[in-house]
Amino acid sequence: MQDGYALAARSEAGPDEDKIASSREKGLNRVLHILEFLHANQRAIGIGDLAKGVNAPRSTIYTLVRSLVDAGLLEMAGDGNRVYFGKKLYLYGMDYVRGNDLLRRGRQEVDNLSRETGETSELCMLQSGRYTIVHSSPGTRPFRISSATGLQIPLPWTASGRLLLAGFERAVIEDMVSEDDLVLPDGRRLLLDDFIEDIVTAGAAGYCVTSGLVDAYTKCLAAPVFSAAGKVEATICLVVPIDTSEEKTGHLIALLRERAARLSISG
Amino acid sequence: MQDGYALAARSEAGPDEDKIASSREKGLNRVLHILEFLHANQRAIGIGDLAKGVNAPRSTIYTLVRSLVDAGLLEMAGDGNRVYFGKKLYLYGMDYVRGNDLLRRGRQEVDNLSRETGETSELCMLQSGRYTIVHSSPGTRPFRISSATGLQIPLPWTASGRLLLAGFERAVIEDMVSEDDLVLPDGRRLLLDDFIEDIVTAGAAGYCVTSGLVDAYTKCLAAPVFSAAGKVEATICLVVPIDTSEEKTGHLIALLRERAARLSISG
DNA sequence: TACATGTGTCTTTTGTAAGAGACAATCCCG
DNA sequence: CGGGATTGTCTCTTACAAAAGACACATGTA
Repeated sequence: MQDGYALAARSEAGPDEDKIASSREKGLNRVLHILEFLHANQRAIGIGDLAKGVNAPRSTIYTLVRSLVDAGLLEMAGDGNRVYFGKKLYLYGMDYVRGNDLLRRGRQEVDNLSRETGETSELCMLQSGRYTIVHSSPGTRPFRISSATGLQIPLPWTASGRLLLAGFERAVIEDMVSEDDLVLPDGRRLLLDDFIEDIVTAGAAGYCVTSGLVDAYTKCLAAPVFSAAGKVEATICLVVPIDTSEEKTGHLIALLRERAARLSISG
Repeated sequence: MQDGYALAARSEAGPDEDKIASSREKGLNRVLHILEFLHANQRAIGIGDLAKGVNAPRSTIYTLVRSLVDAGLLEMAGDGNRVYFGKKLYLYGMDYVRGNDLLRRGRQEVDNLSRETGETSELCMLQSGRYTIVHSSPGTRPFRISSATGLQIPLPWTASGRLLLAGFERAVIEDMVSEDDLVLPDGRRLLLDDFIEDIVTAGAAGYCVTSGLVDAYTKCLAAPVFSAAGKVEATICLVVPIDTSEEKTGHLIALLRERAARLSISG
């Protein structure tokens, strides 16, 4: 709660579609909600609060949490009656990284980029229909943009979002993007048609730049990483001050595109 | 299956205690088994094989896998009908790292150690009563010992195992260590009493060295990391050639202990 | 002292999820 | 080709997990 994770609140809606976790929910779904809730809050939560947070009976959450703690997916946090993610989840996550060439190489490339350019660099992917920062490397500027790996942001707010949706049917895009997503943080409202046009041009150009969308001080440069099948599987992007010169921006875009292309060459 | 992950087979027994996943199992338990099974096999598995692997009805596994894939905990692997860990698990894993000072700093320290010494270095913890390599950094030797993060090895096979069990009741230790665990890879058999004596001396000394236990060519040096409460929460260890000189070994142990002590100072 | 709020563990009840099995559609190998 | 194995989807039944709710025990606070 300390430092403004306001965006995280966006990812509140649980799995599936149904917002209200009604009565007599399947145990597994409860668990999925619990995990999502912990992820959204980014800190250990008391079991009572957890029950409230996922809107489930206390007794149920007690039994489920016990199972999860026994299994190591959750751990009791320091003071005793709070839970948070456990070692097992970390291990499974590492398994995922190991089995996923793109992620492994992408993380490295992003780290390199931020070291070389000094700017914040991110690896982004679609995660069940939402834009997700999969890995980010802070850069060297004094006020670093919060490096919230796993943060989910509405697709229309970002340059990467435009690239990730390239090649999708209009209907699919409409489905992924809610009305709320089209409202920018500063209150401005995008038109769906404009957004879809952006997507088409971004896809054709092979890169995308957005200025002052998420906040007024930054520009976002992004380049697509393609899968073997030719689909956009991820993007790498740089977050730079909005007043970065045309020339430098052009240079960075070229760099970004080169690195993205290298990532696209599947191992 | 390609490169000898023979040890991984050790971690076969699922959660709880019961080896045989009998009929009418709780859905959540099935899921826990699925995750464990994937972790043990370290590769994408077909749904049919998965059902066989966790000894569950096909129809059940189909529905569970669908839920898990929808939730992003699992992903369909390349060719279409195999599943493996998904991005969500990676994100949760990163949340764990972020929320866990010891792990975050420990990983760094281990990376430093292996860079400085050129030897394989590992961060180890108890994970639901089993010894687990939480992070490892390969070192620069020609034949690198497999850097299998998440690998679980019987406690008696390792130096770290002796340190991690320091301070536990005899009964607890007996409970954690199965008969099989006392049989070394080369067929030799440890006596439980000898092992417990090792634990006591290791705990008193503040470090532990084992020679030729897991394999005939390596020595394992380990030092304990303490929690604020004074319990051994983790170990860092170095894997060096068994013929490393007394002098160098002593030097490395001193280094290891210093770093471990530094990690013990809670942030 | 009474009164509210939170926690952890029970027992009982009942709605439903896990399981058995049947099905068509592929796949694969002799 | 042809038959045995595998895959993905369906339906129906009942065993059992999720929920309700009562309990005992802490807290804090008027």
